[in-house]
Order: sequence, then C-alpha cells, then structure tokens
Amino acid sequence: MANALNPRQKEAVHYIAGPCLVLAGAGSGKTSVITRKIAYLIEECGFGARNIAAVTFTNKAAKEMKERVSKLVKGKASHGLTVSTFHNLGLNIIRREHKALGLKSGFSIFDAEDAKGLLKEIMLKHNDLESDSVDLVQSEISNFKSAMITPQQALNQADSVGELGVAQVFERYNQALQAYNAVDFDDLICLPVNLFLNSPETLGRWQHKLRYLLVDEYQDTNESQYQLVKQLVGGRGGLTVVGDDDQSIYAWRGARPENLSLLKQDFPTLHVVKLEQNYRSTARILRVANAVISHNPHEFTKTLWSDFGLGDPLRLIRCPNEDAEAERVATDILSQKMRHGLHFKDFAVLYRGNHQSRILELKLQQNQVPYAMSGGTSFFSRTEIKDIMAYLRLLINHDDDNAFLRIINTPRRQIGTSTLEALGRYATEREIGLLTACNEVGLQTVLPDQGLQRLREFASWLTRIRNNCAQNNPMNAIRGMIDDIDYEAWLFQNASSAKVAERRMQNIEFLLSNIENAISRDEEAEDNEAFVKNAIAKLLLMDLMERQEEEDDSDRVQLMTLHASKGLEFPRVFLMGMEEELLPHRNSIDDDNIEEERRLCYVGITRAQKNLTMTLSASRKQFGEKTETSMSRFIEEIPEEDLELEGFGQATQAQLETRAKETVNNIFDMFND
DNA sequence: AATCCTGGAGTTTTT
DNA sequence: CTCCAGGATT
Repeated sequence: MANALNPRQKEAVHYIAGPCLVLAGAGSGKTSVITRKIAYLIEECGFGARNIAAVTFTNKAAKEMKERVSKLVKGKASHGLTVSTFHNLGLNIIRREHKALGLKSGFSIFDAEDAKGLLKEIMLKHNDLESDSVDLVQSEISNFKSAMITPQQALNQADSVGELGVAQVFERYNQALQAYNAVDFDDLICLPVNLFLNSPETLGRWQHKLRYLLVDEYQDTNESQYQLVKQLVGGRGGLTVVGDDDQSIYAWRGARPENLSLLKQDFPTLHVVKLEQNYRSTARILRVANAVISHNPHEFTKTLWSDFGLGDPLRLIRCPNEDAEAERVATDILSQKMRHGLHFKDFAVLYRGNHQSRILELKLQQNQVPYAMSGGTSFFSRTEIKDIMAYLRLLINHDDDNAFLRIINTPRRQIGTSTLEALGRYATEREIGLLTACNEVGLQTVLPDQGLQRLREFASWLTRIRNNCAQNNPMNAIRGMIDDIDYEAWLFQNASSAKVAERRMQNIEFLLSNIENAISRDEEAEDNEAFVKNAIAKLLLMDLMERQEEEDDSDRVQLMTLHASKGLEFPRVFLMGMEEELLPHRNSIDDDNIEEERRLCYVGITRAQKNLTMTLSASRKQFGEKTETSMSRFIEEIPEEDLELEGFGQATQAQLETRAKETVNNIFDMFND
C-alpha cells in the first residue's frame, strides 16, 4: 500500500464534520483509511483514544487494525483505544452493566453448540416440536434476536401452529439462559440494545465514553448491530462506516447490505466518499470484475481502476471431469511456479463449497504440492478445549448447568443417569443450579447415599479449587485442577493414538498460556476471581486458531472457500467449478438469490493481483450419478477479449458419451412408439 | 460403552 | 456416492 493517501482517501480520513460513509471497492485501501482516521482523530482532532471505538467483524481484522494503529500513533497516545468485534464490544457493555440485565458476574457465554444442546433439551422436554428441527429452530431464534424481536413479540405475531411452537421454544430458551446465568452470541448484541432502549441514563454514559465510532465491513451488519451503532452515535454524528455493497456475501446469515443505503435516511447529513482506485490488481482483472458486477442493480455505482498495466488475460479452462480439473490445477501451479520462479504461497485456489477441496487435496498430494486449508474445526470446538472451558465456566458460574452436565462424568466419576435425573428434578423444583443443589441437605431424601456422596465430593472439590483460585495464584490453581482430574490420562485413554492425545494436551497447554496472557494484561480486574472471569469471557470470543495459523507462515498453496477469501489477496488465483448449479449454487438459483452469488464471484475475481485462472468441469459426479454441467452464467458476463479459452475446441469424452446414450435412447423410443 | 445400522442430506460461517 | 447423526442393539 502506498504511503501517501490519494485525494479520496484523504477526504474520507479528514471529514469529521458529520457522519461519513466510505464506499470502498475491493483493494481500495479501506483498512488504511480506518487506521489513518483513528490516528488523525487522536493526533489532530483532540480525541482521546479511549473515546474512540473501531468495530470489525472478525478477531483477525481487529487484531490487524490494532497493530496498524499502534504503528501509526506515537507512544502511548493510542492507549485505551477500543478496536474490537461487535460481539466483544457488546460483551464489554454487558460486563459493566450485568446487574441491570439480571446477570451475575461470571456469567457464561454459550456457543452455538451449547445453545443447540440446550434447545434440544427444551424441545424434547416439552415435546411440542419434532426434535429433528433443532437446527431450524436455532436459526430462527438467532434471526429473531438479530432482528430485535422479543419472545413476546414472536408469540404475538405467530400465525401458524409451527410459528407459535418456535416462539414458545424461544421464550423457554431465553428463560433457561437466564436461569443458567448465561448469554448466547446473539445476546451479546441484542442485550445491550435492549438495555439502551430501556435506560437512557445507561446509554448516556456509554455515549459519553464513546464519542467516535468507526465500523468496518458495514454491509455485513444485521439489524441489531445497526441499532447498536445508531444508539451509540446518537445525534452527534461521530461516525465513519466503511463498506462495499458489492462484497456483501453474508445475507444468508442475517446481514443487511441495505443498511448502507438506510444510513442516508437515518443520518440526512451523511457525507459519502467513494474509493475506486484499486491498489491490488491488474487493469484486466478489474475490467472483468467490473463487467461481472455491473449485472447487479446498484444503489451506488462504483468502477474500480488501477495504475497497474493491463496484465495477463484470464484463462478459462474446461476439463472433462472433476478429476481432470483438480489435476489440471495442481500441475498448472507447478508449471507456473517453475516458469515464473514463484513460491507456493503466491497461489490460492478458491471454490464455492468445502466439499470441492477433497479431490483437489488428493491431486495436490499426488503432485507433492504443499497446501494449507483454512476453515475446519475451530479451536474452541475441539472436545478437549470444550471440556476444560466447561470446568472453568463452572468454576466461575455455579448456575451453568450445561457446563456441569458436560464435565460431571468427564473424566468418569461414576455418577449415573438416574442420579443426575434426580438431581435435575430436585434443582428444577427449587429453581436452583445443579451444582448448588449438590450441597443441599434435602437432596438426601431423593438420592441413594452413594450417588449423593459422589456429587458432594465433586462439589466440595470444586469449591476447594475456587478458594485456591481466589486466594493464591489463579493459574496454579487451574493447573492444579487439571492435574487433579488427571485429564491427561483421560485423553490418552480415549484417543486413538498417543500422538493424538499429545496433540490435545498441547492444545490445552496453548489454551492455558493464553489465559495466563489475558490475565497478565488485564488492568481492570480487582481480584483473582475477576481476573479469571475476564480472561475466560475474552477467550471465548477469540479464535485462537488464527494465531496458530499465523505462526505457521510456511510456503504453501492456500485453499479456501470464496467466503473465507474475503479481505485477502494473492498474486495468482484459481477459481474452480465455474458452473451453473455450483456458482451460482443450485439453492441460490431456486431461491432467486443470483445477486449474492454474483457478488461471491466478484469477491473471488478481485482476490487476484496478477493472474486469474478459472476452471470448470464438463461433467460432475453428484449423488453417485454423472451429470453434464453447463458453464456458469457469470462467464458469459465477461468480455470475450479478456478470456483465453482452453478445452472448448473438440467435444469432450463426456459429451461423446452422452451423445452415444442419446442415440441409444432415440432408437429405444422408436421401438416404444 | 461400543458398534452397527439406517436415513437423510449434500452452501457459504463468525461470534 | 459418501458422510454424518442418532437410534438400536449387543
């Protein structure tokens, strides 16, 4: 990125008279604009760093932004600046205001898996919905929350039996969360919004603290996030949002790209700046990208251009089948690498769906091409991490029954289902948590001595750990806890090989060192318990995998979905599976969502700096059957002179086969007549 | 608790 | 076809 800002970028950075919308095309230096603007606000406009918040969607983006700001701003002037994800900002608000929200300190954060388990339990218990619709109900509840619809409203507006059922589950689910002293991911946004709606005094305090707000990837905000932004900004106009409606690819999970245009209505004095100069790609790649995206309707039209030369034409390679396609990509990478003296890490292969990576991986292995795949199971969904986190959660939140149930028999403590059921009944009747119930005298009457004794043993052991944690070094207490339960032995006992178990133990070690790190940097906590509480809460929102990946910057071809590629750039890019039903995806064709698919294609194209190769397969095995494919409609939208075709000359083997089949069928039909 | 069987789906995914 | 989850069976 050039050091000097171009005139448009300068305008975006220096405009502070009111709310400002920056329409930043792909590769137009939007992160620079945000970071420079933060520096400008601090150094030139007299804003205190602690009165500024910059909000992004991913931890990765937040981390990058933080680093760039601290390089830009001298000394300690950037101290106290908030650069975080929406969810982290919401968490901070909830942490400070937890009493007003009816939460006890040390409340748990349920991830999608925890939430799903809870929902399943509720639906099973009340038996009013088929339990195989858990996923559906979960996403509907998530939609309700991100649209700021309360259970009460959902009940009122339900106009079918099914909708009523979902609304009831929604209500019970929220009650259960409250009982467990827990919140889910969506709550991290919608609880603060509700609080601010009900308490102008609280909102006033936060407005006083946060006087300037910068929001990245604005096209990805949902309703609740937009409301939070509006509330915090109030009438003061201390707002800069950066976004690109052409890169909105998350509408399917509630993002509302129209929030970009709605901004004009909510802030009539909105100043709009367009960034159209691209610092990433060749003119040819941009021409193609512009051509494709111009087929979408636009509220704001942008035309990207760059100072770089025209560059290579795009190649479109048609292969007879998916094997050949993957093989071709693998060998092409090798030959390009040889010819141009490149590294493997200069290449990225992008595709629509995760399953497309399978064959490719195989072919890359066969050709000895090293690769790295992003995505996959995140750090916090690993069982060993979830186990230890559950221990920690229960340690700081007695009411977290989910955590209790997860670990009560992990490792084995010989507490059977009947014991747990009795405990559950007892706790529900009295509206107390399972752990609390363990210590109650009345429990004696409903439980056999043996089960009772084991439960009490567990509860008092945990109390010892907690006291140890509060009075001595919390990290030692946590390590002691893991030793006590002999978790390492449990891992070795359960893993398929010693290697796997060792890996898992290393993951735990990694988790612990991150907790230690979070504790040592915490400046707000007043006691050991608060240290641990803050650390756990912070970690839950952080994907530690990202850090691990960054440490491993070896020379590998990057494999990822188009979604995962947003925000990244690579010298040479392959775009696989340019076929109807794949890109655009079949479901999107059915649902008439072509525009988002086109944006996905646009995102893919604009990842490339120098060279772009698109491939497609003339036939594809799907669900066991071989089917003919047709070329993606997006290819038709590319100017012919920018494409170099390969594999379109003669009929492919697959076509010959189909033709033969057709002939046979025709003859068959003649006989049937 | 482990294993086998059966059925259903088979886009994208962060927090 | 292939992979998963969940239930049933041992």
